[in-house]
Amino acid sequence: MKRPDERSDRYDPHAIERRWQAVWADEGTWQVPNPGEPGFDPGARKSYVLEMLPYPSGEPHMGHLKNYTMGDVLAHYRRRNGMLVLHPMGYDAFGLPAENHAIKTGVHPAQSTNASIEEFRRQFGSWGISIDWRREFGTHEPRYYRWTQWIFVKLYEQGLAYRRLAPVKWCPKDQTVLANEQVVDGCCERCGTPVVVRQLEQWFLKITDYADRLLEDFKLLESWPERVVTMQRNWIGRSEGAEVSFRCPEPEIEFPVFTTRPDTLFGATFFVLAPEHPDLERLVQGSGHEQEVTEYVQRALKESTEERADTEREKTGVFTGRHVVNPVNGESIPVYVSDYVLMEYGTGAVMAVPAHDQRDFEFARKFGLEIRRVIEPVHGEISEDEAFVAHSGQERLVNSGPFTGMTAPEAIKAITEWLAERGLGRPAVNYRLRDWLISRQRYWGTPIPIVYCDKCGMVPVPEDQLPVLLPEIEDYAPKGKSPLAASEEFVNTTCPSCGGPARRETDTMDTFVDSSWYFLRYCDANNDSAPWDKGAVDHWMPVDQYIGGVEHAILHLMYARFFTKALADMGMLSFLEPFASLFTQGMITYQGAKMSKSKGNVISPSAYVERFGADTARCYILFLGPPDQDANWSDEGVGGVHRFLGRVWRLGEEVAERAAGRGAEPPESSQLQGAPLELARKANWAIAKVTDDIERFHFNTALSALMELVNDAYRLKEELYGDETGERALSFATATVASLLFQFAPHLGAEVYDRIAGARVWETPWPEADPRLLERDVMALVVQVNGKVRDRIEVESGTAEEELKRLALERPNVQRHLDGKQVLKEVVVPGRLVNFVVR
RNA sequence: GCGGAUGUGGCGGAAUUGGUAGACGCGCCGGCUUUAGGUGCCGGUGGCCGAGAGGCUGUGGGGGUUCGAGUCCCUCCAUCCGCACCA
Repeated sequence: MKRPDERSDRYDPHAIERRWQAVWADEGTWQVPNPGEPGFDPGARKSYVLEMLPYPSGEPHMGHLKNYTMGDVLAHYRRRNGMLVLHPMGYDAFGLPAENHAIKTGVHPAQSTNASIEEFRRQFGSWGISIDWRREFGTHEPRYYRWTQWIFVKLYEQGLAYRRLAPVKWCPKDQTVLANEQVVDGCCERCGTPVVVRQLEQWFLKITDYADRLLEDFKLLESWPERVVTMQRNWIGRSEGAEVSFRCPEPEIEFPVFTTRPDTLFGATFFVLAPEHPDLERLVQGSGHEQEVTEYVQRALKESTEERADTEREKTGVFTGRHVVNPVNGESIPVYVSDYVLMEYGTGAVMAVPAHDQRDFEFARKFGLEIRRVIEPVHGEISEDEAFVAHSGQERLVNSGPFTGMTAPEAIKAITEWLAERGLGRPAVNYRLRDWLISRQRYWGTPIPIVYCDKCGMVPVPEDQLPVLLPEIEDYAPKGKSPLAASEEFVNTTCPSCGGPARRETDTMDTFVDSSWYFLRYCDANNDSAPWDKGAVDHWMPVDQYIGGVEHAILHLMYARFFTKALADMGMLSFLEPFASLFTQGMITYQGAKMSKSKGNVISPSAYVERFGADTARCYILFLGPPDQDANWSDEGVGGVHRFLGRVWRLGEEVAERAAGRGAEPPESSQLQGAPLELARKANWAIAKVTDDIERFHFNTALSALMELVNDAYRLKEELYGDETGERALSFATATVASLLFQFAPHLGAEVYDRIAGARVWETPWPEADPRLLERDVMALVVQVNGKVRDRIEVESGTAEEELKRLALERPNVQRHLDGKQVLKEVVVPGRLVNFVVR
């Protein structure tokens, strides 16, 4: 007697998957030519389908499976719709985790990274992802980072990369600076250590030059999630207002402030400087308040970013003993120093209007300062809270000299003009966005290609001397300066300009620089005379569909947009936005929680691929739910999808035997009736449904549609065998299942299609539903009384309204509910329902 | 505090424009596969009442618009995410 696992009719995913993977690898099936290369079809539409490149650490996780499966579905779907599809893969290989691992274990980051890349590559292969592997690279390879350095030099030449002494966020644990974007709640995004502020000479990229265009060009995007756009918009934080000058007569210092509310200028009753304000010391000198101010500043600077950011705590501050003049009324107002004013926003100084600003109000109340209301509603009273927020046409100025009586919006304009005419202010726009700090005092990154020469100063490394290779070093442990500084032969070099002795920059670049242009390199990955050929990039770009996690909503996506614009401005690209459409996927959780090593609930795709096969793992992760939402992986659930694929396989085997040679062509639709018609209809319904669902990223419902089709095939198949038309319908339906399933479960789809049609499904155009089979000749008419369903009738499609009403009234259950009542209204929705409104 | 999202059976989820709520899957219950199955096939499965026909009820709570609301409007609650002393 045969044990179940020995049965010959058992779905064996591993044999099937191995077989088709070998075909695709041998034939290079998913390679796509560039313009001018053999096989390139200038008439075909292009589509660039890209998933965010993985950071290779350990082995791939469930998020990767989801990400690359989604992309693969689209890539296949678009290929079969006649498009030339670019679907590449690479690795974001530089970065701190590999380096920290190296410090712990002594294994060189290159070694662990490469081992991980090999594992990623192997698993992507085992998942059957359709990649053009000729375009693969890691960002840590000199043949790649050579061009990262090249781009840096170009940015430098444009004045978009610059070096300056700046207060920077420093992570004491990682011993490196962080970009503003990498500081979360005052802590290092990576390790959670509270960050401190340090003054350092650092490299910045001038992303602020592009703030307006980063906002403006959202309109060029085809399809981005609204919330990602909103997040970026908030991050850039553009606000319009005015810059207004407050002058201190003694000592003579000008203090410009930024305000969005110039209409409240007459309500400014005091003035506040940030503790870090550079003019503070000079201001206080000789005021008699030096000691209190110094003490306060010392205390404020010692506090962590976290503590200072707490909005709940009471306002603190001290009087400086100085006054500044309010330019609109010449009034002298006292100057305070307080930590609620931030040096990094605006000018580090604010005019305080306690009647119309919550924070100023709190400060004024604590220090007993005047609160002067200058805005009042046109109608009615305004509560204290409301006074802080809105300024609309519904409010008018009071106590505001010549501007009294104007509405708030009018006054904003008038006061700003008045100031500008007198050289006391001007309209101004302010941003929350800061320049991008890219220096990292770490080893495992792209060296910054700059040389310091005593004679020539800062000299960028010329193109023919790139790449500046990352040297082999003994000790990469962080010491507060870059480990590269310890390598004498790296640091000491000759000046590219004068040939004299010079020293290299020893910082490396933030890894986000590496990933800000990788999508361009895929277009021409093996070019060793340029970062890319413009023709190739202009052909493939922009990415038509980008897919990745929301966690990159701000950082990566904004940096990549910035790079694209900067490179386009240099004439190197002919488009302004890198990613036309963006899809952000939800997280995969396990046991209801985010997977993490500390929780011990990490599961790996490879375990499921080994047990059930890649097709099951791929389908299950998509069947789990809508892909933009978080979804919980459950071990019971996988079994259900695996059973479904087993059913597909057995159906394929059985049909290939019992309806041999019937092929994939649909039977002539005009002759169909009964079971063959029903199944042919279902198959056409599935074609339409799956097509639509893929377009809408509703992969879960596409798979349910296929399950329904398979269920119907099982239910009807015994009836269909032995009859020419029946067998053709069954064979067609089964081939359709395989064809539609191929995108999700490529191996099984290819196998079953091959068994039935003797053809390669990926070379078969995407099927189109036969419109004649999408129409129903009978439909279920719902009969309602007062909106409640009382019966359902099978009626012929196209039955006239009067006839529908007549048929509905005949039904006994409808009669019962109408009995003795007066019909007030009859609602007929053709093709759907009849509703009698009675009393 | 501001902004955004989500809330539907025991569970994951379905329901393009307002028109049969619960597709599909998991789980559970039952039947068949002349013996066993962590196999396969078939059927049932929101709750309550009822022998049945059928009835009542039901999409986080409350209210509204409509012949008809998971879907639209108002309001409240809960959970999650982003930003947060941004002048």
